[in-house]
Amino acid sequence: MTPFTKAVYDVVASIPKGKVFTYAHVAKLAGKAGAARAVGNALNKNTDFKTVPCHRVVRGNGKMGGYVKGTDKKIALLKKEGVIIDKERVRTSCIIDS
DNA sequence: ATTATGACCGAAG
DNA sequence: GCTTCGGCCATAA
Repeated sequence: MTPFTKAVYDVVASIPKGKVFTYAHVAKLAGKAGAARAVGNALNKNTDFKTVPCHRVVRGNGKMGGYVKGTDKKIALLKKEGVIIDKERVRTSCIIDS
Protein backbone atom coordinates (compact mmCIF):
# COMPACT_ATOMS: atom_id res chain seq x y z
CA MET A 1 0.00 0.00 0.00
CA THR A 2 1.31 3.43 -0.96
CA PRO A 3 1.12 6.63 1.16
CA PHE A 4 -1.38 8.12 -1.27
CA THR A 5 -3.65 5.09 -1.01
CA LYS A 6 -3.43 5.23 2.77
CA ALA A 7 -4.36 8.91 2.72
CA VAL A 8 -7.32 8.15 0.49
CA TYR A 9 -8.54 5.44 2.85
CA ASP A 10 -8.25 7.78 5.80
CA VAL A 11 -10.28 10.46 4.05
CA VAL A 12 -12.97 8.05 2.86
CA ALA A 13 -13.21 6.56 6.36
CA SER A 14 -13.90 10.08 7.69
CA ILE A 15 -16.94 10.63 5.48
CA PRO A 16 -19.95 11.35 7.73
CA LYS A 17 -22.96 9.05 7.43
CA GLY A 18 -25.69 10.36 5.18
CA LYS A 19 -23.21 12.37 3.12
CA VAL A 20 -20.92 11.60 0.19
CA PHE A 21 -17.61 12.92 -1.15
CA THR A 22 -16.59 13.35 -4.75
CA TYR A 23 -13.41 11.74 -6.10
CA ALA A 24 -11.94 15.21 -6.67
CA HIS A 25 -12.68 16.27 -3.10
CA VAL A 26 -11.15 13.10 -1.66
CA ALA A 27 -8.07 13.65 -3.80
CA LYS A 28 -7.72 17.18 -2.45
CA LEU A 29 -8.01 16.05 1.18
CA ALA A 30 -5.50 13.29 0.43
CA GLY A 31 -3.04 16.00 -0.54
CA LYS A 32 -3.15 15.42 -4.30
CA ALA A 33 -5.79 17.79 -5.61
CA GLY A 34 -6.86 16.90 -9.13
CA ALA A 35 -5.88 13.27 -8.79
CA ALA A 36 -9.47 12.04 -8.86
CA ARG A 37 -8.53 9.32 -11.28
CA ALA A 38 -5.78 8.00 -9.03
CA VAL A 39 -8.26 8.02 -6.13
CA GLY A 40 -10.66 5.79 -8.03
CA ASN A 41 -7.76 3.51 -8.84
CA ALA A 42 -6.81 3.20 -5.16
CA LEU A 43 -10.40 2.48 -4.07
CA ASN A 44 -10.74 -0.11 -6.81
CA LYS A 45 -7.99 -2.20 -5.25
CA ASN A 46 -9.63 -2.07 -1.81
CA THR A 47 -13.36 -2.49 -1.77
CA ASP A 48 -13.51 -3.10 1.98
CA PHE A 49 -16.46 -0.98 3.03
CA LYS A 50 -15.86 -2.23 6.56
CA THR A 51 -12.68 -0.19 6.78
CA VAL A 52 -13.24 2.02 3.74
CA PRO A 53 -16.86 3.01 2.94
CA CYS A 54 -16.07 3.49 -0.75
CA HIS A 55 -19.82 3.52 -1.53
CA ARG A 56 -19.86 7.06 -0.10
CA VAL A 57 -17.69 8.31 -2.94
CA VAL A 58 -19.41 9.52 -6.12
CA ARG A 59 -18.45 11.37 -9.28
CA GLY A 60 -18.40 15.12 -9.61
CA ASN A 61 -21.75 15.18 -11.39
CA GLY A 62 -23.37 13.13 -8.60
CA LYS A 63 -23.52 10.00 -10.71
CA MET A 64 -22.09 6.70 -9.47
CA GLY A 65 -18.50 5.87 -10.14
CA GLY A 66 -17.96 2.16 -9.85
CA TYR A 67 -18.66 -0.64 -7.41
CA VAL A 68 -17.79 -4.31 -7.19
CA LYS A 69 -21.46 -5.16 -6.57
CA GLY A 70 -22.72 -2.72 -9.19
CA THR A 71 -23.99 0.85 -9.06
CA ASP A 72 -27.47 -0.32 -8.09
CA LYS A 73 -26.19 -1.93 -4.88
CA LYS A 74 -24.17 1.19 -4.15
CA ILE A 75 -27.28 3.33 -4.50
CA ALA A 76 -29.26 0.99 -2.25
CA LEU A 77 -26.62 1.27 0.48
CA LEU A 78 -26.51 5.06 0.27
CA LYS A 79 -30.31 5.35 0.46
CA LYS A 80 -30.20 3.02 3.45
CA GLU A 81 -27.73 5.36 5.15
CA GLY A 82 -29.97 8.34 4.56
CA VAL A 83 -28.52 9.79 1.35
CA ILE A 84 -31.17 11.04 -1.06
CA ILE A 85 -30.96 9.59 -4.57
CA ASP A 86 -32.65 11.01 -7.67
CA LYS A 87 -32.80 8.61 -10.61
CA GLU A 88 -29.40 6.96 -10.20
CA ARG A 89 -28.00 10.32 -9.13
CA VAL A 90 -27.01 11.59 -5.67
CA ARG A 91 -28.74 14.79 -4.56
CA THR A 92 -26.26 17.69 -4.72
CA SER A 93 -27.21 18.75 -1.17
CA CYS A 94 -25.82 15.47 0.19
CA ILE A 95 -22.51 15.87 -1.61
CA ILE A 96 -19.72 17.56 0.35
CA ASP A 97 -17.58 19.33 -2.24
CA SER A 98 -16.34 22.38 -0.41
C1' DA B 1 12.69 6.01 -17.60
C1' DT B 2 8.68 4.69 -20.59
C1' DT B 3 4.16 2.45 -21.46
C1' DA B 4 -0.32 1.01 -20.24
C1' DT B 5 -4.39 1.15 -17.26
C1' DG B 6 -8.46 2.86 -14.60
C1' DA B 7 -14.36 3.32 -9.67
C1' DC B 8 -12.24 10.66 -13.27
C1' DC B 9 -13.25 15.50 -15.29
C1' DG B 10 -14.36 19.08 -18.54
C1' DA B 11 -15.30 20.69 -23.12
C1' DA B 12 -17.59 20.00 -27.60
C1' DG B 13 -21.12 18.01 -30.80
C1' DG C 1 -29.96 14.95 -21.66
C1' DC C 2 -25.89 11.54 -23.70
C1' DT C 3 -21.53 10.28 -26.32
C1' DT C 4 -16.75 11.20 -27.70
C1' DC C 5 -12.21 13.13 -27.12
C1' DG C 6 -8.26 14.92 -24.79
C1' DG C 7 -6.02 15.74 -20.52
C1' DC C 8 -4.87 14.39 -15.38
C1' DC C 9 -2.69 11.50 -11.77
C1' DA C 10 -0.74 7.46 -9.10
C1' DT C 11 0.54 2.47 -9.79
C1' DA C 12 2.25 -1.71 -11.84
C1' DA C 13 5.16 -4.03 -15.15
